[in-house]
Amino acid sequence: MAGGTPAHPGSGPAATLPAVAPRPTLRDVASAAGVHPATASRALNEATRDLVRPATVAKVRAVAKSLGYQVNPIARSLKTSRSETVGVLVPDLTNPLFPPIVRGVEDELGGSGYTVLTANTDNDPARTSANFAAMQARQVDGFIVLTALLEDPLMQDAAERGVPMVLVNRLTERLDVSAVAGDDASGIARTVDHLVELGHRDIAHVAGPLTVSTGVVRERAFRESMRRHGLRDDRVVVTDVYSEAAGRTAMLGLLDRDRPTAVVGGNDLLAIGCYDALEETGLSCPDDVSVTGFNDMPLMSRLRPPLTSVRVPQYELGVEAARLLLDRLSGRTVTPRVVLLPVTLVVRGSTAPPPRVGA
Amino acid sequence: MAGGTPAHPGSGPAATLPAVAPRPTLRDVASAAGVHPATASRALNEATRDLVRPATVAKVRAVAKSLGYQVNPIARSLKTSRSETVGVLVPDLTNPLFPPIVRGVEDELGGSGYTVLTANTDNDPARTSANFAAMQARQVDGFIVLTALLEDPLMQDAAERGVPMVLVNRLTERLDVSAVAGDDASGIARTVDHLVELGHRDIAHVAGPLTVSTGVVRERAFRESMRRHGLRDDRVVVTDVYSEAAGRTAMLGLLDRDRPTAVVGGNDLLAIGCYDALEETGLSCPDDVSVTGFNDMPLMSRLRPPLTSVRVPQYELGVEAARLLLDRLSGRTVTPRVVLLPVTLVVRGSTAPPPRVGA
DNA sequence: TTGTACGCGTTATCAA
DNA sequence: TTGATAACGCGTACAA
Repeated sequence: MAGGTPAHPGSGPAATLPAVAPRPTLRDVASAAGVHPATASRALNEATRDLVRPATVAKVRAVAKSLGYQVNPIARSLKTSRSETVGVLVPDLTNPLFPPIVRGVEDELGGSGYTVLTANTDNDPARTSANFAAMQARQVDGFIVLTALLEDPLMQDAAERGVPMVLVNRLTERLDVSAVAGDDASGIARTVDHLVELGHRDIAHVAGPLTVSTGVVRERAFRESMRRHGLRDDRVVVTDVYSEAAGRTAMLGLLDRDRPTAVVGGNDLLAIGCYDALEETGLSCPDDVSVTGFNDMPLMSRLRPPLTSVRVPQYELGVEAARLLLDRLSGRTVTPRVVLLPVTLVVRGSTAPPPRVGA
Repeated sequence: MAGGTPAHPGSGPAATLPAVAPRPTLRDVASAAGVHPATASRALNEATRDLVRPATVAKVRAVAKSLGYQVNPIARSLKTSRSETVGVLVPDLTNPLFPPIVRGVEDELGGSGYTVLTANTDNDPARTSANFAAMQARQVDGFIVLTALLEDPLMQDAAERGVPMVLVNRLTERLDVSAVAGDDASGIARTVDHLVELGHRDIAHVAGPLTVSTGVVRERAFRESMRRHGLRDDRVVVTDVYSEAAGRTAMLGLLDRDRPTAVVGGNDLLAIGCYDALEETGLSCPDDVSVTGFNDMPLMSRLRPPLTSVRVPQYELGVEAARLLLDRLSGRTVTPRVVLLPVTLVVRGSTAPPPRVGA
């Protein structure tokens, strides 16, 4: 309705568009079916239809169908203070890591009639709070949180108040909420095993930020795996952000001192940064240094050399998160659960036996 | 609220959680400020605040802030029959092409207080219709459509009825709606120019599906560009889907007959498929055949060889689409506009002069 | 400039 | 089994 405030339908000049037929309301259905609106409501609602005589149900539903009636979710939400809507907080949709997860969430929730609200937080506290609040205002029934920042007071508070919430890829001991993540520790362990089997002894780790749980978990797993093999566990460089630039810088630092024969990247981007550093230094991967990644993003098999990485079932992560939330929303489950999905090491061309000593 | 229906606040046993403080309503603010709810409403609303004495406005706003009042968008929507919500229909969030666009849309709309509903259609008619209907039911104020299928009867109908709608990357002559896209024709023209400058004369095109506008536009632009250079314009293979597999198959077909010295891919995935075909056939890119892509997806610079491709300003596409929609929603603009954003050819290692004849 | 009164479309509660 | 009534929280003609 561009501009203008038509006083009454049809009162304008004939030039106006063929007056958009206003959607029929519950009352329209009710009167057309010769019943009270309340009865129509009950007949139309799955949960209450057995309060109504089957014949009436049939009639109401028939009329509703013929009129093309659809409930107005807004009005319903106002009354029920639920919205059949779920908020998804994602740091940045542009990061290839997240779309599959979000897609999984949408597919699973959509199947149950839920609609998904997405917002990008950039891991920025202000944006996180603002989006979270906006979603709460819209009466979302629950949250799926991919965002790293668990410190957000609003979220903390909401979690404690029992707002349904599932964390993805972000574990936390402090919050008593459900979470789903890939089994990062095992992914790192397998990576280290693989490198050791190839003959590597001097293995370093370019770790992600220790402010997020993936960074912490993977770093800890690296150290443990190395110790398990009786190897030095202290060759770790911690970055402050998962990015190619950070990976490059970290790798250059490693190459400066006595260089390792293999590097376990905290994720694929860091690994790509390692590629850059090696290329700049005139070293070859995997001939001089083996490199591994984590997540196995799209196109990792197309890099030169193809990147050995840990494949995380991202789509399934999203699906599983949605399931946990649905369980919670339906009241079936109340106690938080933590689900770890298995990961697999995908071996490609970036890992090879270490160069022969003195060669 | 797990179970339980507290009759009155505080009536339950002390065991219940510290009674979630119910969000303050307009009435709470009003009574705390000593004014009538209607006055509070006017004071809080930008559009009506000048109907209220400045002092009163100040008081109300102060009280609202101190109480942490936020309007209930649901109640407002019920009254205004707008939802401050926009639906985004995207084929598949998992396709690297789309996240930047969606991100742009969200950033721009979010800045104006709109919330974004996303749904994946997989370019499937049924899913498209279903999602479109669901969003309409939720009273979205408008749509941003990245989906290829323009034949959807619901969408056609909605467009004709004047439902605010902006198409991204999908042009159409049949529908009178706003659209924004990259200037594909010029992108292809520049690509062909580049190849001709390198010395290529025998250039083929692996075209995307002609059921979507990008496929059509790029194919047409290819032919025109070739004719402009006085070259054969009929070396075109049309694929039925934008995928690596389709690109590979198409390329194998081209190599079967007398092979071209350069191939213009309909998009990056098709180009990658061409890489595959060349590798299988023992040919080298760019030594034997040059290859180009379209879109310049992330990591294209990391392929071997790095892919020459046309960079499309995807994020800006999303931003611009959101702007068009906002203009429409605010009633500022009523006539549909079509915006073409400039694209740039990014030359990388996959294009080189053609092999010397008889070499 | 502010207050009154009503309705947006639905569902919950009570009464019949 | 159904009907009547109120209420969710807000915006807005209209009256004061």
